Amino acid sequence: MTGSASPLYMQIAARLESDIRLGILKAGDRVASERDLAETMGVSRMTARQAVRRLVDRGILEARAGQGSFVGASVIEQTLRSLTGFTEEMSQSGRKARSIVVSAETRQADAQCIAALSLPAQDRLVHRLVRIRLADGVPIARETTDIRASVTPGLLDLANFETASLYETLRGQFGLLPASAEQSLAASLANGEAARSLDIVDGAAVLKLTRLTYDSEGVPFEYVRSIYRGDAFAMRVALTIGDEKIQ
Amino acid sequence: MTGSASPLYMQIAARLESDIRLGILKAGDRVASERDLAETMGVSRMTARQAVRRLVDRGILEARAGQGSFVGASVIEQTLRSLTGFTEEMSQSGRKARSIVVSAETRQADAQCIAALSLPAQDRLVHRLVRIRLADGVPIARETTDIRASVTPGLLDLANFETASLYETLRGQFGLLPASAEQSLAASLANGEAARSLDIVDGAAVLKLTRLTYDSEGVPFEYVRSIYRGDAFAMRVALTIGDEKIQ
DNA sequence: AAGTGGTCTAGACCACTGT
DNA sequence: CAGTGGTCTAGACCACTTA
Repeated sequence: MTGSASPLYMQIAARLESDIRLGILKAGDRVASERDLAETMGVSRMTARQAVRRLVDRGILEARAGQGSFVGASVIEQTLRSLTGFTEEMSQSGRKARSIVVSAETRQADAQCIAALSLPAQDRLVHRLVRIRLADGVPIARETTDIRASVTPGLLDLANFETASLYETLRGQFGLLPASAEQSLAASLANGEAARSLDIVDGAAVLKLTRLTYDSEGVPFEYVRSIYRGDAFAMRVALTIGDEKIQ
Repeated sequence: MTGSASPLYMQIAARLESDIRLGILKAGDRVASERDLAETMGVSRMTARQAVRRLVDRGILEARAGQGSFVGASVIEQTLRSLTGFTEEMSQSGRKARSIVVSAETRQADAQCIAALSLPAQDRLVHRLVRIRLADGVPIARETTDIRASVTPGLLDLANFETASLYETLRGQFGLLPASAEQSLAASLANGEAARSLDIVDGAAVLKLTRLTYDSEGVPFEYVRSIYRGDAFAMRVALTIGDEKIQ
């Protein structure tokens, strides 16, 4: 195949996902059956099935026994907004974004990051950027961003991330675009370090956000862990159902 | 095997899950390897693996290559990809949803609700349902739901919302479908009443969720305010770019 | 009847982790 | 080194849907 290191089923999933994103496959369309997929890609059915399952798990496809697998109709719309970074988000809502870089280093990924990004043993260097995020001068969040170093060589020297947008830099310098993401939110209490960084008392309410960002081929390249001040931040999500034949 | 109708891998997953719930396996413990599991249960490794994978997908187990699979810290993850209610969400992740109805009454909407639903002066009656939400018997959230009474006459007498799904009832009895929603999440601290309802200490972390639900014609019909236990609940959001040309 | 996804088998090789 | 999860094969039977 492409000589790439990624497993066959991921390559197949990426290909399907790309077809969907390019509009070759549209919402509601049936994709090739697992058996067809296996034959045309030259793999066993189980491998083709694993590719399909990956997309079903992510809500991109919908499998119906006896019928086939279809491009999901009821996917969240919106979110170009949420798929932008903090800088873009703030400027859209008329606030001035600024960051204080706490640290910027290239290092070995920690266990959580390895698991999230599915990093193979020979590719575990990440650029870690720890920033305090400010909106109009008020600290809002403490954000730890890990980005695969192998796909973004020299990233940390390319811009001053006190003011520059990370996503802007990734796009401009590496052609790297966030295509999809999975985000997880949970409430928690500020511990010592986070509390100091955000200028809040110990035990104050904070929002913990974890985000895994995928490129256009479905490969995760960024893992973000953030702590937002509970009193200064609310996350808004807009949900839309594309097709309403849900029974 | 037992002659049961459910697939083998589900039976095995249920057994593992039961061991965790009974405390035989605790957070951080290693579970039997896939090969051991296959042998002791008399199935192939792929089947045992599928059982483990099911639990990994649900966040109950955590797999570490080269080491084994471990019991994870149990946090309920709600997926925001579909516009479903609590009952559907829980049953999809294999948990038993139940509710305790704290109150069910038809009343004048409060100011916040009037603003959210854009209620005109002559149409301000709402059905208010206050429920404690339980997953597998554990209280997870306290939810206050206001629904426009004018479009759902007699709603509160149509079903027992201790067990019935509200959305199911709206769909079946009134043909009312949630077509889109706006949801807002913020971190906060439990106050007296919420803390008692959820069986947590005062000052514990909670997730405040506000949701405005629209019907297929874009008219808001439901306003929900919820308080989720921060230690037992995480919200997951899948983000995708809608229609973007990625070069 | 033909095709589909769902399940299942009995093997295999790999890269990785511990000792 | 032996053990682990991750991947992959080449088959198989089932229940289901559509025609």
